Amino acid sequence: MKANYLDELNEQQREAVIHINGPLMIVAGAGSGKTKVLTTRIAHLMRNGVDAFNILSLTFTNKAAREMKERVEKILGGSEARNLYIGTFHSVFARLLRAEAHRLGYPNDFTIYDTDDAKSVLKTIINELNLDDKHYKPNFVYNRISAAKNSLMGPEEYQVDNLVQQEDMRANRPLIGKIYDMYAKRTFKNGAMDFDDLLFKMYVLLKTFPEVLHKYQHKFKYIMIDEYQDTNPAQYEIIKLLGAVNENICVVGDDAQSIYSFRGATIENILQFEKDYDDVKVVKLEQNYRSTKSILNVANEVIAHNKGQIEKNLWTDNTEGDTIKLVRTQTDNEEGKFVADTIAEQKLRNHYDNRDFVILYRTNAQSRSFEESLRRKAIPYRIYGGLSFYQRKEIKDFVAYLRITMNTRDEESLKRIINYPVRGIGKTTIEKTIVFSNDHNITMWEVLERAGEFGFKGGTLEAIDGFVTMIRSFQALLTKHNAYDVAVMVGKSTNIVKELFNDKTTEGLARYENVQELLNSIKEFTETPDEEGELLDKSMGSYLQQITLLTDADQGNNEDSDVVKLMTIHAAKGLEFPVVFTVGLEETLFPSGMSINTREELEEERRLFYVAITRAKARLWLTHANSRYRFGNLVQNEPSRFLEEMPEKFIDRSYAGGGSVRNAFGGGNTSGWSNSNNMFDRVQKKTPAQQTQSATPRPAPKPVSSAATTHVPTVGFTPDDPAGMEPGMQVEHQKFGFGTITAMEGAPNNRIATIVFPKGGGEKKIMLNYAKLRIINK
DNA sequence: TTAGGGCGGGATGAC
DNA sequence: CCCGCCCTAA
Repeated sequence: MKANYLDELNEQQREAVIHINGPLMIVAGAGSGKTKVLTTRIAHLMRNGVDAFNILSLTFTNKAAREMKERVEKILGGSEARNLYIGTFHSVFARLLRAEAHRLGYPNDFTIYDTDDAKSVLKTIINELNLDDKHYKPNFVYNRISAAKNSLMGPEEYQVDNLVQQEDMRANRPLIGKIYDMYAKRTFKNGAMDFDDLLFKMYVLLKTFPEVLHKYQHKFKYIMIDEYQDTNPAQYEIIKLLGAVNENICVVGDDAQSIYSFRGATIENILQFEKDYDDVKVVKLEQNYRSTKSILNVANEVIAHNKGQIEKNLWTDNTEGDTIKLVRTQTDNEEGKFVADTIAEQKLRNHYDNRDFVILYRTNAQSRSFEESLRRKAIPYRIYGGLSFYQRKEIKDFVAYLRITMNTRDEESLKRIINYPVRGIGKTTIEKTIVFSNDHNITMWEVLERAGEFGFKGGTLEAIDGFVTMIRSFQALLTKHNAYDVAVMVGKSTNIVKELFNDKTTEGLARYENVQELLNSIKEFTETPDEEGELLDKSMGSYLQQITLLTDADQGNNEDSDVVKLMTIHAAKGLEFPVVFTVGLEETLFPSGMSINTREELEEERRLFYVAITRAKARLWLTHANSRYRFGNLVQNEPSRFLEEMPEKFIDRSYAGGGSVRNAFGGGNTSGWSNSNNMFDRVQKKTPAQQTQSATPRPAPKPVSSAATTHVPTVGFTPDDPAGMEPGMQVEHQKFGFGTITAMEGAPNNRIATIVFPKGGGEKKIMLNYAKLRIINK
């Protein structure tokens, strides 16, 4: 261990680090060395005799957890750090629940439903209740339920709570409580927890089982929580329970950076911390080591427009630095082009690498214009967020097999793959299965296992039995093989990998590669030693649990690759970059049109802006466009109100024309980004009116329908039994006329013939069970 | 049973 | 523009 680790801290930082026992609140301004304090404090605790096994550290992202562990290891110079319990709230609780879930009636290998899974369950329930899902939008219902769970309100309470019921009445959606109740029962039946359950059920567990609470209270003698301003009531109560005996709770946060109220976070947690415990030690970290004076001054001035903050005075010793550049462009495309051009120019002029730049936006949908412009200039980039890897269809399909293998109660996964790849278990069969499972109060899987008893017959029964046998064969592998071997078997037996491999379209290729990447990630999981201290758990269950909780930002396997990064401001929390572009600073976009109706919402948008500004170390560009495409058509936007809240002194509004579009570099219009041709093209091409008024004549009727009128079936046309049809035969089709069978595919009970009709539109794929064909000769 | 086209309705953020 | 749903043809 480095002996001098305390010397590297300023006075306030040191004060925080050496406070070992009793509640501690660290108010850490942006860039004030918060992570350094947290990691040093952990090291200090350990140096003063605290066992690593007794320290719990909760972070906001898995990536932050990983970094923290590495930094502690560096200070300590040993391997003791691997025994620390560090992770996000969700991942830590998921692990604890994996050991305890049986007490609540869940399988320990419960499935974790992501947001999409949860909404899919909701949609099913809404349809079952014969409600209109346009009115009871799954998204809306999900948010209501999520909010309830985050304030520890179960379905029973929800349905009798006056305030909540009034809200639902006023929103004209009185049945949300009923849906919540069914949702809770359904997910329980499925052996599944959603993200909010990981907190809610953790709380229930600790409340219901004193011996469990006792166990963890004594295990986690020291608790540290990062980003405390973004915790919700459920997290708050859990921490209160866990910390009740020792009260060695250290929270770190910055009320000015609270940006997750939509997830139930309440700023009250940090504002009230001092009142929750006696003798709370409060330390304020006010020296910023990250940004230039210009940047920090602008940030301070902006956030001063909010009311009711913890008083603090963030300052810096850094140089004044460059002014903040404010840039206005005509369109979103030009905004993209401007940013790409500026990145290219800055790389030359100030010797930056790609990795020094980040583009921050309010919504994921804004990434497009930047992607295009960066690609055009051959600047490598990576987008964080948006559809995460594990949300892609092909990945979810594959993972569904793994999930159902681990937990046959998981109905969402079962429905996903029961007929993928096609095996002749169609909609009718699935619906029957659901009805039986509801009637007999058993799982769908149990119905399938006893399909014969429920009257399934013939080909359907065979298909079901085959499916059940296959899943059982995967389950049999679980005891003797690791997650990777099982996954490879799944890929082979189901034919998924082969099927994707044979799809030679661009998307098919990408899907194949994604599945390969999934397999690689499973392999990596099984081969790298577990850092989390506990038992080495390389099981499939452990793997599945962690991937659902992975953020896109956590997939930083090529962390040091030299690329420009694109992400939302939310995703940028905790990060810093030499050069920051904050884009789309327009009314209705930033601040979001959804968040301008109350002071609270607007203040959160402003804090978000504050977070964006304070990511920058040296240079900051703020851009906005006069108009941009939304829903496919051009809309005008006013500049963001936040732009008026900045001190003129540090702002350069003349940069790139100060409101008009002009090239800033080298005078000429050489790069062409201010040229509006691009937009004009787009309008011309994409306006529907242009297409309908096109001078070209109406397209000729489709060949299919013209063929239908030309062929007159032979007198007395009677279709033959398709069972006897084979490649090489001549056949007659009612509409397409005479043709030759050239190939045959599909399952025996659902064969698809490829037939060439010389006069009937060429090659066609015909499903023999439905099309009427007459055999001419063999 | 299922694939593909036409059509209407929809965008905040994310463990 | 993009996704999901419904309808129709095979």
